[in-house]
Amino acid sequence: MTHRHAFRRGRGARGIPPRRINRFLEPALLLLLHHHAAHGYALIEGLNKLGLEAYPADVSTVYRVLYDLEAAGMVTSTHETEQTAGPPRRVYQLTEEGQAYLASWVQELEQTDRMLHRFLEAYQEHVEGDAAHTHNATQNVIDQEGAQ
Amino acid sequence: MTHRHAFRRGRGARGIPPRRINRFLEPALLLLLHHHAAHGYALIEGLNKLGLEAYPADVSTVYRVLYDLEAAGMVTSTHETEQTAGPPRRVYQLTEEGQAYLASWVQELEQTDRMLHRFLEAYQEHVEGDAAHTHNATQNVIDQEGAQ
DNA sequence: ATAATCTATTTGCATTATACAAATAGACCG
DNA sequence: CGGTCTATTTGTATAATGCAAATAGATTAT
Repeated sequence: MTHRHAFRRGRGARGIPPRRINRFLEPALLLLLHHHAAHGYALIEGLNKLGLEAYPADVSTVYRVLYDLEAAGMVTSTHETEQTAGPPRRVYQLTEEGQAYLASWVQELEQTDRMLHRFLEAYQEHVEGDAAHTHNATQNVIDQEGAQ
Repeated sequence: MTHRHAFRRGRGARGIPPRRINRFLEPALLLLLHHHAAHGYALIEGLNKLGLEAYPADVSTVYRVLYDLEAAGMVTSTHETEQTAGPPRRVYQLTEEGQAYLASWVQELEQTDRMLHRFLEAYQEHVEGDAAHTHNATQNVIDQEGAQ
């Protein structure tokens, strides 16, 4: 069997609310870096201020995304020279290419947003706009007919 | 190295626009089944009518999601008795539990929607609302200061 | 001095989500 | 009988991502 285990809560890409958009951390970090350069630890806190409190970010994921963004030339990094209360910070800086990439992300997310709205509207029209029918005794019959 | 290959286009959960919400196919199929019972092949076409044309569904994914939903008791299935122009169809029917599950999905998606809006608004305010600063020569200095 | 603690980054690993491809299968048509 | 259409199923590769722990420097308390 090649099936996923339905509704299982293990590790990995799990479905904890709110439902995530794939790789959303990427544009979120890029936007924060558009404000100003920053190191990973600060970015993790910055995510909350972006209004993503309900979207707790995993540290390892953040650092890996930053690593990948750098490998792709979307950001550059330098080790901070001044003393810190810990190991040297790696400060990330958005590149021109990264800005363009963020813009393309936004365009795609606007599409995602429209799609989400169509779905939610369809739900409200069909389900909430017709609350009675949910427990209507004839529903099963209608459904059978609908199956063509 | 445990790093992803950035921006690679192989198989798997890839980033093709519009950016997907994790497991979005699940609520989409549940909503279609709320309209009326249907078999997999018809549901694939139904997704387009839901306004998800830009969200082409992979057949195997659809069937696997249906299988998992049944295993979880969210839908039931029966083999269609009447003759078809192919192998017997498996017709899926939404259960009461499935309806409740769809409702919980919608609540989570509304959260996702709010989060997406906060992000898009933040982008517009910061980036589009201040187009000049993108190519401002002093930007790098400001960024450095911002890195605390 | 050294153990605990904080800040900060990195690495290992397990698991889910999902796309591409092909196999399977019944019915019908030429 | 081979091709084609409808329809479902299975194999497989890989990306995305969370949990946990290792690493490490600096500061503070014992």
